[in-house]
Amino acid sequence: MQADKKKGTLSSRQQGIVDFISRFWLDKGYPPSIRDIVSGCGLSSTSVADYNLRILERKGYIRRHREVSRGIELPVSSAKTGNKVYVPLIGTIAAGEPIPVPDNDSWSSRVDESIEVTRDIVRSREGVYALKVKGRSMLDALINDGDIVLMQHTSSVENGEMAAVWFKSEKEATLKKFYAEGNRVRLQPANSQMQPIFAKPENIEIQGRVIAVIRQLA
Amino acid sequence: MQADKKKGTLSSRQQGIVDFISRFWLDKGYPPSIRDIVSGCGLSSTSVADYNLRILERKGYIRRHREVSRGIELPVSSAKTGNKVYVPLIGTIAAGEPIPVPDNDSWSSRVDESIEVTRDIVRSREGVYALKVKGRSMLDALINDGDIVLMQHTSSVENGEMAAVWFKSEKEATLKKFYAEGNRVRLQPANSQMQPIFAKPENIEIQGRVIAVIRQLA
DNA sequence: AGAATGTTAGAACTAATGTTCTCTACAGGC
DNA sequence: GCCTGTAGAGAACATTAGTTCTAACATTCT
Repeated sequence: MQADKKKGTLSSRQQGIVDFISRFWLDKGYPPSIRDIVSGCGLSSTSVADYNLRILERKGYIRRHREVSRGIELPVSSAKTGNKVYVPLIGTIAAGEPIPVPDNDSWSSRVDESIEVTRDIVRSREGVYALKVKGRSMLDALINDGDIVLMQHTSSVENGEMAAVWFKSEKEATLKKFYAEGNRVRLQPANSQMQPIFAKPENIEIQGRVIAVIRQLA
Repeated sequence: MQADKKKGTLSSRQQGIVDFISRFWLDKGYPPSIRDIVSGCGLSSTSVADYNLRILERKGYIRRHREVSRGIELPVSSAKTGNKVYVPLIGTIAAGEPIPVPDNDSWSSRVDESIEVTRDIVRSREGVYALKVKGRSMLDALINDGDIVLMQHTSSVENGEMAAVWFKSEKEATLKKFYAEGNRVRLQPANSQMQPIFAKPENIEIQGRVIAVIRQLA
């Protein structure tokens, strides 16, 4: 059982070490020392651990801080808190109700609660908030009652993006894919089997861009 | 500037230490040593740090692992990895393909990548994995091409739960709401406007329960 | 087979790091 | 004034933990 030489793959021993670091991490709350790895992975010597850690570092699976006790990071993996973001859940979206648009000041005051998401979903965007979907009026956008949509506040969107659109005259908001077409706007349900609707630009207002949908079932 | 004697409050020095640990944590990815705290907080001696750390530990602001280098946890604070879970993304699900069921051994070897989710989604469930949805065959379950479904491996589900169902004779997998009805099984699309389908229990196999759907749009 | 390379063992060495002991300073109560 | 509890300074000490060196063994290539 030898290590794969291919760039991205790891020998079973190296894979075991990465797994162990990860588990140790979650379990103890701090990184393992080399000797922890030795005993945890059944290695015979610290030099074996060091040898394999060097390889893991070279391949980018871990980052080491030399001369620092337990100075092992898992860049991809669990280590950092920095990967988590709190997104304020500021209300619900439902046909017939305006979307509560967050302004920067009263932002926190009107937060019902906040949801945690990992940073890879939000990325580095500003002005991200969450809405809970009420009712089934967005079924054609593949969004059901109770889903949570992560929104980014913006007043303009690119063609093809899913946006929260406010119809001024009807006083209704829905989520649709947005396409500007000359002097009209085409709003396409995400479900391609359904027909698009058209609107005049004067009658609509973009309230935000949908960046993710989270549906929790159980 | 004296320390507050009240149970829950901290002297400014102690508050500074907690803040520093937290910042160090986020910055470096591993806990600070006592000497890091000394220099980071402008203390004059390791004994001062130790003295205050003991107090912080007594008050529950940190947890220490004695005799272990950098063995400091921040239980309350954001620091811990514990709120985040790595879910292995073990493949795709598409009509006509078997769902790759993870067994505990080969688990790690077949992981394409893993996705981060916060623990409140996964809760404390075991055997959670993620699948990327390929194709539009699950549209009636409000799940589109490219969505990620979080699954929990199980062979039986409660009535009404969304489950990954494998049709033995058709060799197809889909996601449907599951209802056992006497000697037949009703499989209801999540979109209630669509008609349910019925199947014989012998012809289906439950491959897992859907616990969340994540759709990333931008 | 022989050389080159990858991997493992063991042990010694050194740096990093937690612990502890003594001394000093200060404030409040008797 | 004297005692006691809190807080801090400094240094010595003991462990923990990272590094490195050498030898051995396996695999692959020539």
